[in-house]
Amino acid sequence: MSGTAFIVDDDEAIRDALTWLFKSRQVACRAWPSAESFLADWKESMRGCLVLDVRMDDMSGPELFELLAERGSQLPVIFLSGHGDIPLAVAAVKKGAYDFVEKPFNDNELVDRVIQALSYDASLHERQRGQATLASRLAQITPREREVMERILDGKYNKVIADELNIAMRTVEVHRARIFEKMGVKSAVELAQLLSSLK
Amino acid sequence: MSGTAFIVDDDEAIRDALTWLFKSRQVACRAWPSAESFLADWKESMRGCLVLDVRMDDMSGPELFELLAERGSQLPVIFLSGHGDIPLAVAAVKKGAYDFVEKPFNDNELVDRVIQALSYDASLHERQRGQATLASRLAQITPREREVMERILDGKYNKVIADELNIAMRTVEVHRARIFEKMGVKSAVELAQLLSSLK
DNA sequence: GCGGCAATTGTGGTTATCCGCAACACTGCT
DNA sequence: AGCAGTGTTGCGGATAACCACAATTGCCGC
Repeated sequence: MSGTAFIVDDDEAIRDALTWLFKSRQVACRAWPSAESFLADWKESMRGCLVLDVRMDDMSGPELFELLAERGSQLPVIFLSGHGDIPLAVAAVKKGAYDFVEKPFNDNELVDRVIQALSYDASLHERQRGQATLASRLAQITPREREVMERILDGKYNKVIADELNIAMRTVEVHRARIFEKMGVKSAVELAQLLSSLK
Repeated sequence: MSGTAFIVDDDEAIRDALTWLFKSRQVACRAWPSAESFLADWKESMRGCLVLDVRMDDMSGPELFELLAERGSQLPVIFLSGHGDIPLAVAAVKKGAYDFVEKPFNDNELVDRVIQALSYDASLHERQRGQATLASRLAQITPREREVMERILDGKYNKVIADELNIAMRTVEVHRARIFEKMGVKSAVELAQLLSSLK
């Protein structure tokens, strides 16, 4: 399996039990005793899923979840809750939590869901790679080229673009060619499709 | 408010209470005593939201929810549950339920959520209208034109398309022009953007 | 100041697209 | 048989896109 299960729970007994459980199923994992300590170690590049206790001292699970979301984390989160709070569970899932499991939980079921989440994160990672290369290509586009590009995507003729920007048609052609080159496409249609996946 | 709250509950007292509650807040509503009876009346064109009891005889709320989804309903669904079943709630929300409310519920809170759902459905309807006109335009495209269109969207030259389909370039040009006319665009770029919103 | 980069423009020629006009074959329906 | 719709093709010309070669201007950093 590609990712790691990140366990955050203030109960050492639970951390140990989960650690043992995951190891026994060949799922890599690592545990933290508090939301704050995990947040300190968190990095954008972490791949896997978060197994997060709802009720903890200081910062709660949902609070950590929101903080991570603000910082751009897309790590799938599985909440562990010990007190049947439906509004909390519904709110968490509506905000994008991957799953919500009641304690006491069935061991096998939990591991299965974690593995699902790891797989989900892996596919998410694939998508992000595509977006990243697209973004790096977009970053090479100069401001002037961007102006031309927008108009190309409106389906405007080079002549019209030239008029709007008060430049010669030849210049537009050059920009156009550079844009295609930098974006790795060879027609306006491909460019449109490439960018439509982002918007 | 544009839509109607569709109440499905086998408890007459609840149906009456909800009906009275919604009327008092100027929310149009209508009630059914069972999933089957609602299903019999359901039509694609119904706009509003579904307020659905989880536990009912014969067909349960979640079962009705899934059936409706299979039939293409996108009606937002608010579940009413009387027995704190977290896995059920989480499963429902993950499957796209709009909300999940525990009984006994706070009257104002429920109405607020219903109004939210009605508003959501209205915006959903807007989006669907765009998709509908697009679909009706696509329906006018003949099979042969569709073959040409796919290749246009691959950014291929008319000449290449002609070779692939073993027809003259002129024919491709004619198809191309018809496609643009029927789809209401005037360039391949616009066509690509129009269709990318669908895929 | 020199090199690099972005932006600009020109010339001239090749290739593609876009269109009006005209025509023919095939299918299905009346 | 006649009509409508679809698919097909040709001719010729107008318009636009694409491209290699060549060159100028202005800004920024070393």
